[in-house]
Amino acid sequence: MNLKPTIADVAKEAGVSTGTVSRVINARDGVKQVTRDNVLAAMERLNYRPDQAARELALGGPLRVGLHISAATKRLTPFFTLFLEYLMVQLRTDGYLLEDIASQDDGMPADICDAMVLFGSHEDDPRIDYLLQQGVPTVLLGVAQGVRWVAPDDYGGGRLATEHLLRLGHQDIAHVSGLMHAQAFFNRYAGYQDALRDALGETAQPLLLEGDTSSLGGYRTVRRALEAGVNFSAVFAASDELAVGVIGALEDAGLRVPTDVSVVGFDDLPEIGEALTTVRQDLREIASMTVTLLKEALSGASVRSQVMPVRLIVRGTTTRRR
Amino acid sequence: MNLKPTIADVAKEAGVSTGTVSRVINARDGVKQVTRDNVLAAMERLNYRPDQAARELALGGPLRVGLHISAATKRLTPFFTLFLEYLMVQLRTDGYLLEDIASQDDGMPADICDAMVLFGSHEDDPRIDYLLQQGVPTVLLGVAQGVRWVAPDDYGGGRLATEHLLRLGHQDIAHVSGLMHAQAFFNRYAGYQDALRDALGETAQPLLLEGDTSSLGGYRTVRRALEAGVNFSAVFAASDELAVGVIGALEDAGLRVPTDVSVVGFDDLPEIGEALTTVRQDLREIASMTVTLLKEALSGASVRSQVMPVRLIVRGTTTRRR
DNA sequence: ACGCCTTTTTAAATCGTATTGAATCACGAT
DNA sequence: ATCGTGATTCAATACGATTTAAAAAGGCGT
Repeated sequence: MNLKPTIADVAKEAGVSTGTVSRVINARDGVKQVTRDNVLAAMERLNYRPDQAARELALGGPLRVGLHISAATKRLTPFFTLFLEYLMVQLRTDGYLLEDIASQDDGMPADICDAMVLFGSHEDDPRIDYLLQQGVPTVLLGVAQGVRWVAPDDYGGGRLATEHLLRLGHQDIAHVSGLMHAQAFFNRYAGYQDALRDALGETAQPLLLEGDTSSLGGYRTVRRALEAGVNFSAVFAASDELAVGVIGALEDAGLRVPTDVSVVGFDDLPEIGEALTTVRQDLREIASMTVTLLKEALSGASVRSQVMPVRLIVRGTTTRRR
Repeated sequence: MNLKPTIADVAKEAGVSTGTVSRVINARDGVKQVTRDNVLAAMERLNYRPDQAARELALGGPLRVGLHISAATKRLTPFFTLFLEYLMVQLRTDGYLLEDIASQDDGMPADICDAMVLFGSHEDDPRIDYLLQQGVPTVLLGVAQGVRWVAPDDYGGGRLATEHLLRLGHQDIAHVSGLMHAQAFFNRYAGYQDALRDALGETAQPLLLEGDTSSLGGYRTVRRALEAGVNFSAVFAASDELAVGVIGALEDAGLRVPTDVSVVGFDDLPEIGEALTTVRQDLREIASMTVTLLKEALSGASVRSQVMPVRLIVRGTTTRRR
């Protein structure tokens, strides 16, 4: 058994020549539909994956995918790190090269690659028009009109977390979040608000504690709230990092988690609060979908976007209200 | 002018065949010294860099470099993130593929690549013997005997930071650090101690505040110390992250930085405390040296290791003692 | 059925490097 | 001077995919 099927194997299997197979792989036209199907079937049968090195050599270089991060977004967060790692791996297996693109003075990407991924975008991100105008295949992390994007179900996640706490009998539920201009945080907050209203009626007042987007930020926000006498029996933190700080502040104030206060996070990062009840977003899946949409964009398919599902992971930081 | 000189160009320039040039590049023997020198000179003249795609194709796959992180080391820190990014870029330009290796139950790397990089090692890391026994080219981040390693000058950095504060007239200098079992922290602490002793004599008592290795950890450590009435006019934090927390705690206690308390960090991470006086370690250089040693290891050169210099960057968080 | 034009397919050339079996060289021994 | 021997070097080929020029197939009108 040969370890790696080559394009020639596929060609033989399908009864055509290598050139035809290549056309099929690269979605070029000039191949009859029935032939294309044959070839695709053969590829499937042999579990064929094109060799990236050979592809690069023939093409005279890899396809460069540029990652551009808006100036407002902090880069060195655990969440971003992990996503970047998954994205790199995913791109690499498809033979693309991920490049980190700096910003010009006007905030636009300084370099334009064969395709672009935009991180940390808001509603009317000017980068979108800029890139669309240049005709560059682009995928966005976050939601926007007229462009391919992928985003976790932040709103749904916010609801999940809040409904979980409500089911446990909590009514005074605080929401600790980062700066609200970030789309993700805004939507998680919206989910929280709606869940609250649906359960408790219009009288329910949301309790938003806004601060720095870091464990330290979460800590200081909650500490300040406690010192101000704010009252709550549960916290929905908009990220795991924030949750770590929240728990620290509660402990320092002599409150037990979850006995006195329940805490839910968001993200489900590994190696952060191993026992944290949280809303998991599958970063690997998100990275994978990003690449899928990127490839669609490169092959000129029609625009589509995708909301990635999240799910509640119940662990040890939430319990029924005393 | 042709954009990319190929091996054939070099061969023509040196008046030999491509095969000979290839032998020179890959440091295989069977090339006369004078010929080798000629070829090297020609490569230099043309500024030749082998094409990685072609190399991979001919070799039947990229050389895989495995990165293994000891279980004790937290991975998702900004420092680690940045280093990883630089290492990936550096490896990629030399045609190597960086892989993230998981741990077995016994803490040994689960997969062994063509070469290995070890992160987060201590004095007698069992992984070293394990890998040396298998004959795998290995480079360590940190110091150890009988293996290639690269490490920043943690001790010297500790001295630099402390001496800077001493020069500014401070005498009660606290050192906020992470868990001391990490080699880097231990050495920074040693540098701090020695600088203190050299300046103030044996009477000088080091003031070590140990806690969690994060901004939150730094915050809580300092807050607790202040509440306990510990007295100091300056802080040397063992990392920029810690320093962020330190500054937060000081501010929350009504102390001004640097007017009331001076703070020095370590690392010089971008996008962290833009005005922080700190000890810079050049992560890009460290990553680059790691790859250099890796290549030496792969070509079977004799073992050598390298301490990377650090330097003090004076910005706005330190001032003369009132 | 034939020629003509368009669509589909093929075979061969190409990308840049590594390897290998053959050819060449240097040099001392006969 | 010739030969043998080991050390160097060369020329040719492989690696796996893309691309192009040419050939084959298909469709249409007359």
